[in-house]
Amino acid sequence: QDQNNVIQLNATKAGMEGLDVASINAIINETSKGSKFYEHKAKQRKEIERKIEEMKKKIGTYPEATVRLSEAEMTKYGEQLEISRNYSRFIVHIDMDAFYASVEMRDDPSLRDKPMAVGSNSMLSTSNYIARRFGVRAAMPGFIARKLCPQLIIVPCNFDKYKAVSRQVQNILKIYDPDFSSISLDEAYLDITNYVETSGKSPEEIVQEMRAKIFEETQLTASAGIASNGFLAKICGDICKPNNQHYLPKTKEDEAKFVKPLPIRKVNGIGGVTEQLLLGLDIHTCEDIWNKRGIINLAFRPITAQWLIRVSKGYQESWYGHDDDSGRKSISCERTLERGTTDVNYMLKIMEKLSEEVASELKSREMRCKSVAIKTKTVDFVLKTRSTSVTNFTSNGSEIFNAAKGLLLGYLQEE
DNA sequence: GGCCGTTAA
DNA sequence: TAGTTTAACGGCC
Repeated sequence: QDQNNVIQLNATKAGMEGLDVASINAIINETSKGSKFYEHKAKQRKEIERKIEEMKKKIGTYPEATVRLSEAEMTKYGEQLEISRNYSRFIVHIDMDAFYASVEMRDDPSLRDKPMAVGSNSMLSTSNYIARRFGVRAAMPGFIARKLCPQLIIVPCNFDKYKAVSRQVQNILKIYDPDFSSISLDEAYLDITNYVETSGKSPEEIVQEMRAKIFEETQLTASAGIASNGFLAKICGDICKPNNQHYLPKTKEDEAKFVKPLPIRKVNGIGGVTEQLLLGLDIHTCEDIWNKRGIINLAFRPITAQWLIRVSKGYQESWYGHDDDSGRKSISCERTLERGTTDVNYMLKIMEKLSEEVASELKSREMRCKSVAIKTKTVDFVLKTRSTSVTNFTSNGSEIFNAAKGLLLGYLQEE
């Protein structure tokens, strides 16, 4: 019914359960129609549809025996997973509820009973739970949000404030796991196994205490999930939000029962495109992934297929993110210029500033770079990157700018 | 090594 | 009228 709407609201976020997505999509698309952004989305959509058809066609060419063999291979992979499965850790995913919005509501009580969001007319970072009932969410432009909710109050970002609160929260987290891994200002993974052992308290008690301390210190609520791995912990926290926690017992049976009915979109790493591809194979839940493992193994590359199998079993360890810069691979900054900017000298001026910013970030971390890349976006939202290696490692702003300038001029030269 | 697409917050 | 920013990863050539 909603299929002909080019732009689709992602309503998988906490607080958006049971929304009339079709009506919301109608408003979003009505507002967007005729814009370059809409045209771009339409193109993307077509491309995904093409991909789905291509994939289905490919699958159809495989003989039955091939599918059976492929399934047997994945079955074996699944069995090996079960053998190596590790139930020894207590992993916690903790996430501040509607973080930026909650900070603003805390500091201005008049906002507390009103739909509000943090960001600008062009882009929102977060919305409070009242606004979510209107379909207003993060990553939505403010002007679209106002169509969905005319009473919406939009508060500008106070980034430094959120950073300070984040530091307060992290100081609490490190009591429980000094090596916790922060994903962003409002989200972190902890391994509390050692703390469970040394304190003699239960994981649930510990997380209660952690959240209480956060509230005491910041007047803000957090939600948390506790499970045998980060993948499950994150979903546990997500489904019980806000101001709540969920513990998933560490048994094969409990985890299977939890993971099987999950819609694929709840999986970290499955976004809009992969969701469409999987739906094209009639895969809606994590259980479907396992049941269709033979086809998945034929439709995707081995790395992706195996990842999906691990997901379907609820056994996915890794998350990336860091509390220091040890694993960092790139540093960048970017700026969107006013629509229709054509003045090359102006672009170069901006690029020089960006180069200096990157250089100063590098210096402050005592790092140097070997590769310089630029990213461009045209008025019709076409993104391109151009990159080059520099001869010597550098953290010098003008050296970086020189490389970037060459790339930009080269790009503008292309026809 | 260079570029694209996907994802996430 | 208007649609961000930063970072990582896999696929492909």
